[in-house]
Amino acid sequence: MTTQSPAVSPLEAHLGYWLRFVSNHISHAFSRKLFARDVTVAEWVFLRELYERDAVAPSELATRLGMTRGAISKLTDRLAAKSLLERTAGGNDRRYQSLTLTRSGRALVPKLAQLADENDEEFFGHLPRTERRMIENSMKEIARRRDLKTIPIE
Amino acid sequence: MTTQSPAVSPLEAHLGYWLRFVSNHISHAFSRKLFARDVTVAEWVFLRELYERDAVAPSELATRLGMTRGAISKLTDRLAAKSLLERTAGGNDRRYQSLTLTRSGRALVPKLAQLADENDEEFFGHLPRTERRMIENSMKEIARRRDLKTIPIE
DNA sequence: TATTGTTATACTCTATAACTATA
DNA sequence: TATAGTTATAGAGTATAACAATA
Repeated sequence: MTTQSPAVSPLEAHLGYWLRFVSNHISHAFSRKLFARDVTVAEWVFLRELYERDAVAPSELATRLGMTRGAISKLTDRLAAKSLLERTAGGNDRRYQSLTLTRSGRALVPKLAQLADENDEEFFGHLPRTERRMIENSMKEIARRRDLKTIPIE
Repeated sequence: MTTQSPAVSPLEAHLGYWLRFVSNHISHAFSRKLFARDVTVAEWVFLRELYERDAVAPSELATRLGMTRGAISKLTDRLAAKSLLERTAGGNDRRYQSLTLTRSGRALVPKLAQLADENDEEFFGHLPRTERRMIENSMKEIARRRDLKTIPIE
């Protein structure tokens, strides 16, 4: 040993380490799949949200996704440049915009969702259903206890 | 409903979603704790690795942490500027450097490790030991099956 | 020629804050 | 004055690639 050191818990002693380890690999694998469709993970979450509830104002999306309005603005630029969504002037209050998926944007989401399904299956498909459900319930319980709200992007 | 759409699996249908959701919150909580010590998560992993095996070459660290040599170089700059580590000219092969923790760097690591312990306890402390071990084993099994190697930073 | 470490560039995300148009 | 959206700036990551020094 080169230096005398007090005992310190190793990185691998933490459950958070293992969660992050696996979670990051899953996200990267997913982002590689999305790359073939020229979409980032943040863009996927954005598109999926618009698919669910169309004609949303940027500020509402910012709240829902836990991002700043500036970040939403930049994401909107990129997605509009790819012709996946459109900005529309709002209704009565002319400060508000309305974000809507284009036809091609709407057509893309189910394909991306399938990539998400495949990715999940790749990593968890071998686990027994009960074990998967147990892990999912543990995560939901942590989210509930700590009152976690915003959707994770990274 | 504003638009007719084919059924698409929601984000929350994926176990990967919940893992990322919780994992990102855990990391952010940890990074807020580290912030009080003026250290980022990437710097923590870096310091923890040097604590374990001192006098490592940057290129070896890059391999071990799954980062590029450029990224290691930048991190080394920052940590050296904080006087937490030192670059030393190598031995026979003068291309190699040797990275070593300073006295203050070595003194800091146990304090950061305690923050990591506290963070893990905050999020998982309420779970029964058997459940914690089960999740940890599931994650390790996924890492083993998929041959995952690099340490996660984000 | 190959390798080590540095540097430059570009990209995606983060955050804060200034700015405009509108209410 | 407050709010919606844009823009600018800075920082922490990622990646690729060029480069000097050394082997």
